Parts: sequence; C-alpha cells; structure tokens
Amino acid sequence: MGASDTRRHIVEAADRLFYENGFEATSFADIAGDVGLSRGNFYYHFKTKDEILDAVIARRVSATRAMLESWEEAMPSPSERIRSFANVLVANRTKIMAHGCPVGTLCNELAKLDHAARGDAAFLFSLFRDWLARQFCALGREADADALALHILMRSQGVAALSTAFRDEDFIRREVADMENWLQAQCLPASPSDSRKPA
Amino acid sequence: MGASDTRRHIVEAADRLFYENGFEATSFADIAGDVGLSRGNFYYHFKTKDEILDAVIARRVSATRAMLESWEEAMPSPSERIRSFANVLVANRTKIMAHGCPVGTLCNELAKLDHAARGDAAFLFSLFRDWLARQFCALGREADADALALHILMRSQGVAALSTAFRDEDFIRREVADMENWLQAQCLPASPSDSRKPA
DNA sequence: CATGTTCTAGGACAATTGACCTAGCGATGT
DNA sequence: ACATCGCTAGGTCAATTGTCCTAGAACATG
Repeated sequence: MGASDTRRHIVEAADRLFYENGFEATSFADIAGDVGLSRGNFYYHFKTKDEILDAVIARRVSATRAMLESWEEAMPSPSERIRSFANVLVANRTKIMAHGCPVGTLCNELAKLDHAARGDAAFLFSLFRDWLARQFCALGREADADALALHILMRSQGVAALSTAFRDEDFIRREVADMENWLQAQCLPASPSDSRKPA
Repeated sequence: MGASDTRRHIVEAADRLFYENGFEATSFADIAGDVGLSRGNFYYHFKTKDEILDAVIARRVSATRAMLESWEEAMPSPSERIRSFANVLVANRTKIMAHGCPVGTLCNELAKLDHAARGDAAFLFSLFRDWLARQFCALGREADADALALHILMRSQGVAALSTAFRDEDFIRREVADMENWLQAQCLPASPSDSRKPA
C-alpha cells in the first residue's frame, strides 16, 4: 500500500470523525486508531492538525462538485435537480438526526474557534449556492436566482438543525415536501403580491 | 460579595464564553480569568464542568421563559408576538453572524459530543416550539399549530446558520421580511391548494 | 476576644493534547 | 550483496486540560 493510499485513508477517517464528533474533539490518536496507524507516524503525512482539516475540506469540495455535476448529467430538468438537493435531507436523515449537516456544523464550529479555515468551510456553502442559483436561472428566474438559492439553502440548514434537536423523521419529510411545493410555485409566473417567493 | 453573587458571575461569564467560543473550547481557566477568580477556587462553586453547563442551560431556560412571557404581556396580537420572535434575528444580527444561534450551536455541539445534557439543550428549542404553537392556536390554527411553529423555528435556524457562513446582513433582513409575509398569509383562510402553509 | 463557617488562593495531580525526533523496516534498483 | 529511500513505530516534549487538596483569609456569631 502506497503513501497516497494511506493519506487517503487518513483523510477519509478524519472526514468521518470530524463530522461525527467535531473537529476539536477529534484527536490525532482517534484518527490514527481508526486507520490503524501509530500516532507518531502521522507527522510524516500531515505536519499539523490544520493540514488534515484543509485536506478534509478539499475532499468535501471535490465530493460536492462531483455530486452536483452528477445531478446535472442525470437530470435535464432544473427543478428536478433542485428536488434532488432537497431530498438529500431525507436520504441522509439518520446521520443528520445524529450529527447535523456536515457543512453547517463545521462552519459553526470553525466560526466559534475563529479558525483560519472558516472561510474554506463556508466555500462549501458557496458551491451549493452558486449551483442552485444556476438552476433557478435556467428556470427563468435570473433576477432573483441568488436570493432563491439562498432561500432553499437556508431551509435545508434549518431542517437539519431542528432534526438534530428533535430527531423527528416525520418533520424532515414534511418540510422537504413543503420545499417541493414551494419550488413548484416558483416555476409558475409570480403574481406581484405573491408572498411565496423569498425576495 | 456573597457566594451566590460569585456563582452568578461565573454562570454569566460561562454563558457568554460557551456561546462565543463553544463549550469544549472554553476551559476553567478561561472562565476564571474572565470573572477574576483563581482557577482552583472553582471547585468550591462547581465540582465539574458539566455542572457549569447545567447551570448555564438553566439560566438560558429562565431567560427564554422571561422573554416569551414579556412578549405575551407587551402584545395582545399573536401574530405581532411571532413577528417579535422573527425579528430577534435582526436585533442580534451582529452576534449571530459571528457565533450563530446560541441554542442551535449548543445543540449541535452537544450532539457531536454525545453529551448527557444534549436533551436539556434541545429543551430550549421546545420552549420556543410550544410558545409559537400556542400563538398559532390563538390565530385559529389549532389543527397544524405545532407544524407551523416548527416551520418558523426551522426558518430562524436556517437564517442563523447561513448568516454565520456568509455574514450577509441583507440576507437576514430579506428572509425575516419573507417570514413576516409568510406569517401574514397564515392568518388568512387557507385555500386547499395553497403551498404556503408547511403542512 | 474566641469560635465556627464561608469563601478564596495557589498549587499539585494524572491524563491528554499537538508536535516532533530518531531508529529501523522493507521494497526497489544497481 | 549493497545502498537508497519511502514509510513506519515508538517514544519524548512542553503545554494544557479537568479535577482535587489544603492552608488560611474574611466574616458573622457567641
């Protein structure tokens, strides 16, 4: 097994442990034990803990990009793509009820730690934001595409946060269904006094 | 200065530090330094760190109850009371953009730590949930009062989460305005195909 | 003043942390 | 067979953590 394999295993384990237990609560020993390496050996692959964090964020950026691209390739309809985004909440409900949204909770933790990688974690949100805005543009909502993108991103974050607190699976399904209803209403020509659109 | 004063100072400092820097990232030394006490003296007032956390949560429960009651006393209109809830996001925007929602971020952190007080922190959400549901009942929405309460609570959490990531003040104001529009739509008799109501 | 309780200071404790070093294994190429 | 180099194991290091103890100051009560 080459070094790049070991490095990948480390990043995979760190990714999972950072998500499940938090960045600060995860120690070198935790990751090493998970991968099956000695603690001291870590210094060869990663000089500092922040370096591991950077690698984890980079991995998540790649995975997010791949997921968004796969949706674009698999579905021609922008509204169908946005529905896929919303339904991630249902698909990952068990993990979300246990540990929250991987992006949101990492951003929150790094904000409290005033960590240098705070902006890098927030960039993960930007990936979703820009992708969603492009879908709304394709739906003919160029004028408020970014506001609509932020709105549905906001909803998914709110659902994730309350899911962790109340651990209510029905709540997730209900709110995702409501997001789909809201989305369908956005595809129709909006009347001037329509309160359904967020901006 | 009596012991109860010192105890109160400790809990106040811990409350602020837990919010700004997180529970785990805040040490005894941090709180002691903030209050102006010696580290060792802490053991007289609080035997364990979890005991301080319990006191902080209890303080937040009291403060939340007082806030909700003051809204009920100050405003006769339930919809006006709910608007007050939504506008907390605007009033506390600076702190929220820096450190997120005090309730949501604490729940998330304790969930990751699998901490015993996880349920106690989630109880803070229940205070808002039940209070909001009572307001919707007063608006004649007994059937789906709890779902409506969860919906607006979800929105406030989503706004707080994205505010921390993007630190966009306009986004907060825009989404709060949209929450108010949504709220107004809830007060009108709902048509069967109305997608505005969350359930 | 004497006595007892409440509160405080300062330190000690083991455990854990991130960071770092060095000796050596094992495969590869000469 | 020998040397090189990527990789690993185990240990050391100072710093910090939560926890805990003890001596004594401050204070009220008798």
